[in-house]
Amino acid sequence: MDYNFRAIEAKWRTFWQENKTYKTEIDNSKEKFYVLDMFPYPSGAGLHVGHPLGYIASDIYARYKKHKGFNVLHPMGYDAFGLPAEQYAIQTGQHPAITTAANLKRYREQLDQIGFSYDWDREVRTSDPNYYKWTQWIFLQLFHSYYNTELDKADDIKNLVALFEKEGNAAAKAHGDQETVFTAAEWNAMNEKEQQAILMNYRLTYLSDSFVNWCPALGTVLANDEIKDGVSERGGHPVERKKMQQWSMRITAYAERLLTGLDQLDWTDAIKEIQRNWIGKSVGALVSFEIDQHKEKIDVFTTRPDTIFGVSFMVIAPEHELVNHITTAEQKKAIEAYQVKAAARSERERMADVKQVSGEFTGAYAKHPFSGNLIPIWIADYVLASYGTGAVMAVPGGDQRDWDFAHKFGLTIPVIIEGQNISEGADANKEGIICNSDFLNGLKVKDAIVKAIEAMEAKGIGKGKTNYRLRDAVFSRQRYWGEPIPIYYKNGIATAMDESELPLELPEVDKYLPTEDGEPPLARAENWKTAEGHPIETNTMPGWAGSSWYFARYLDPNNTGEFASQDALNYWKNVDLYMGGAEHATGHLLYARFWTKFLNDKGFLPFDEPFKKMINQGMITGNSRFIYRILFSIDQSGINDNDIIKNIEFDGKLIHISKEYYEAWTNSSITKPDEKNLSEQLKLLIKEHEASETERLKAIYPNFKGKVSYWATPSSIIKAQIPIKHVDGYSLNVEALKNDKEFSNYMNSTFLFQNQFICLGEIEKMSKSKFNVVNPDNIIESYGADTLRLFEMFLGPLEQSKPWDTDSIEGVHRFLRKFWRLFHDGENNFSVTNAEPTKEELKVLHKTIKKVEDDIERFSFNTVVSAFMICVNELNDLKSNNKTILEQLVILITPYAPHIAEELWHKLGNTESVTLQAFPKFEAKYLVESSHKYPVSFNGKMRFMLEMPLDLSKEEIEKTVMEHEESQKWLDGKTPKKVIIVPKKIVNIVI
RNA sequence: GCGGAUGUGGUGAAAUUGGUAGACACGCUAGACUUAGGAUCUAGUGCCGCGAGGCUUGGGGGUUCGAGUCCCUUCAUCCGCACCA
Repeated sequence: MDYNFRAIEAKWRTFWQENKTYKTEIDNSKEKFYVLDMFPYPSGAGLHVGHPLGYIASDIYARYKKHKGFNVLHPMGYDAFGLPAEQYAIQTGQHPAITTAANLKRYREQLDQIGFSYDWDREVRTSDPNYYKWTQWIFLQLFHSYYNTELDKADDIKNLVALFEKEGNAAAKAHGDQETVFTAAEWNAMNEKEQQAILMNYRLTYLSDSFVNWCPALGTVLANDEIKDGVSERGGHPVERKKMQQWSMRITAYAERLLTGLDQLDWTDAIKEIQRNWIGKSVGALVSFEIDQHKEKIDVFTTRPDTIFGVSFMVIAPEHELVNHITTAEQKKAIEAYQVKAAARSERERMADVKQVSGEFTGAYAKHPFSGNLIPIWIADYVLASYGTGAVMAVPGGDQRDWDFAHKFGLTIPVIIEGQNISEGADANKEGIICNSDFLNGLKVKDAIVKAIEAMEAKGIGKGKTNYRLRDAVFSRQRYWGEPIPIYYKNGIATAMDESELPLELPEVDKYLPTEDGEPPLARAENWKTAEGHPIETNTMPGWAGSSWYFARYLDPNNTGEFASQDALNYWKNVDLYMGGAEHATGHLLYARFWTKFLNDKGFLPFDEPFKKMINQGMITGNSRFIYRILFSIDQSGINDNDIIKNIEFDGKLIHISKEYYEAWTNSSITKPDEKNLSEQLKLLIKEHEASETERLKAIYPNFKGKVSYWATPSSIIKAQIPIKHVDGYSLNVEALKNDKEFSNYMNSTFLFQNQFICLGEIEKMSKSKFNVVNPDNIIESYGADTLRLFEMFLGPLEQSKPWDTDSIEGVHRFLRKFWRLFHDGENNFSVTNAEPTKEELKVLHKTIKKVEDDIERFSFNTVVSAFMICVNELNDLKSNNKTILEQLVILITPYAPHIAEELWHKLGNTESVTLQAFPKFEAKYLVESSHKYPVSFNGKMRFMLEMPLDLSKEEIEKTVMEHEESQKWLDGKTPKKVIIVPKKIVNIVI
């Protein structure tokens, strides 16, 4: 073999490792550059081809910056705590630490194969006690802090306590949930428990009640995406909205700074926009409504206080704390039924489903703050308890959801904007003139908002307020595999551990499940108490805790005295280029910004944004394969007992049909199997199945009088996802699937097909659960890491998502071999010439230097690969093997294909690593042209090319063009109306 | 529902500031070399048309000498939505 990539890549990987080529130290003589990848969660499936996309791009950039003379920090580590390892532990009993260690080992092997320039001496793992010691330490800092709204930064909670002792909380400038006011005397009279409860309303991490998706059967809280159709994805158990005491992070204190800080960041507008929407700043008013015959009030936030006279009813969330209190006896039953129904629906469903309007009247009335009219109070699930105050003043004239609601329940829809037509729907127009609104009549919306707020403030019933959609982040997890929270309970009071007790290490437990009483797994740990015998917090931290500050740990990863030294922090500072997926827009990227701002407030970090520039690599989508499964139904006419239907489970005799059968079926209007077009074989199969299932049911349920039958339409055929590994193209290897132990339900399945079983193909997210993951290992085995690196970049623009398709990988591999052959003769002997490079050779080289440099700078990695290909093709055409040219070219290609570059660099007679060489200097003088080939257009359509010297004046160009015989042909005797000449660009003649 | 993207040949794509649409590859067709080819090389390849030529960047409209690029409108697909990380 001419280009022996296996030998070359193995050789240089060892060389780099032994020589610590990628080791990085502080070097004050050089400018720093910090390139960071979002670190991976090491899943059991290993690295798939989507991961390296971003890693390769950032590695190219890091290597490029190093060639450009920067001191580049480029570390890697692992987000090693997480749910999948815990799930696996629950299923197998294996400790998540063991699973995680095994996964890490595999990730490392895979990463090493690709030839990244990581400084592995800086690796971090969030599950390592030496690491999470500092995650816990940050938690304690947050616990000991509150947000001082006067200084507009975090401050020591002791300062707040001192203030309370002196003057109470009336004048306290602090962000918090404390609603009642107390004097210094009252504060000082409180016992410790009462004082601590009040401080919880100010601490930046605090205990409070939050709503969660509680699954009683699993004894745990579920994420939205673990819930499908209102039941748990695992096991199908019911899930309810439940209030639980949880740790939260007071990120809302930072809402405004998180919002304005975005302006300084070099991120895509899309991500910034997502964060702005997430923070959701809206300016409006908080209005209090009195409740008739009750002393409580309902607060609502509105962005349109000008519409106050358009309010004809109120809607509060079914979970609102006042619902049970104000509901009248007559309405009690209906309200309770509705609450149960609403609790069973996920927030997502409630938000998405606007077509089905539902709600229930509480029987209570609120008093309109200006008119005093009684307005009915309803509950409805389109109002979410967790958003705003959990209550809205309904203005059906101006809000479509309110309009739908009023329309359905026959509530009045007042007109409050002149000329408004609201017979068919609400009118949210903000341009009109207010009417039917007492003192607001005749005003424009903008002015009415101001006046309404003034009136509310004067009357003491409301005030102007800025609201944020952002909610405090729930921080407790009822899980095992996460950081323990360094809190213990002294007589029921949550108390911070001392820093000297960190790390609080994760204890051993007998099982990774919640206890029988529904307590988190840590409650199973023996002696989970402090030395004094106080119980320790049993919740753990969420996955995002460790990843909210890891970028800082890389700067000084082995420091035991502090999370990073000031020297390291001041030299490396924040991340200059952050590479990762856009899917973290509202999670990790917001939390990391929040912690950074906090640590900056406290003087621990010398910067207040973690990631200066960010590039979001697009997803590599996978190829999924599906087969069609026929669903059988039961003819219900013969059944009296509903329970039978619920309890019936069909046995393993699934029927699967290939694509052509499916299409034969759906393309006809046939709904019964006994009609034409369906093969006799399928008809027979279905009949047989009907009969055997009917017999089986009769045997199990003696009073079953019906039969299993096929009344089905094509919609009762479902798509079943099958692993791509058993499919060649679209043709399924039926035997392999049947024999796959992971898919035992296919063992007795019937497959109906002609010649070969054709599957349906779809492009979707590459994920283990979709069985469509492709690992990079076999690509590297067949083509080498350099080919993989070039190929992943060649696929298309980095930021766009694209399907994984290896068809064109040959072309990239062929390019590397062509590149190799530039340095070798026909017998694969190394052969270059020391002659002076020719003008043409220099032109090719410098054209390429410019293109490569410009494109890497603008993160257009795919076009660089094309530029290399063009360069090699052109040198090939010139039969060039000039050493001077090739030496420069080798450096140029090093960031993309470091192994082959290192090999050729050494063959050229060099001994130092190519990765340490200076980037070739572009010199414009080699590209100077004396003439330009002008495209000549008539009426904007290009007709012919004409080469003309660059020093011609516009007049001379026009003259030359008009005299040309092609021009005469297209002019066809007419006189041009206009001639447009753009020097060095185009000529356009308008006829 | 809200929010964010993306639509260009048979395929992945290029066109950086409004200036030659389809670079570079894959695939395909024909040929050369070869015992052989899933190696290598040469030529061709957006669509329609014998040709002159016409058409072409999801659809429709607009601005402009000139639009893939700017504006309006519409359709389709993908992604995220607070406990997956």
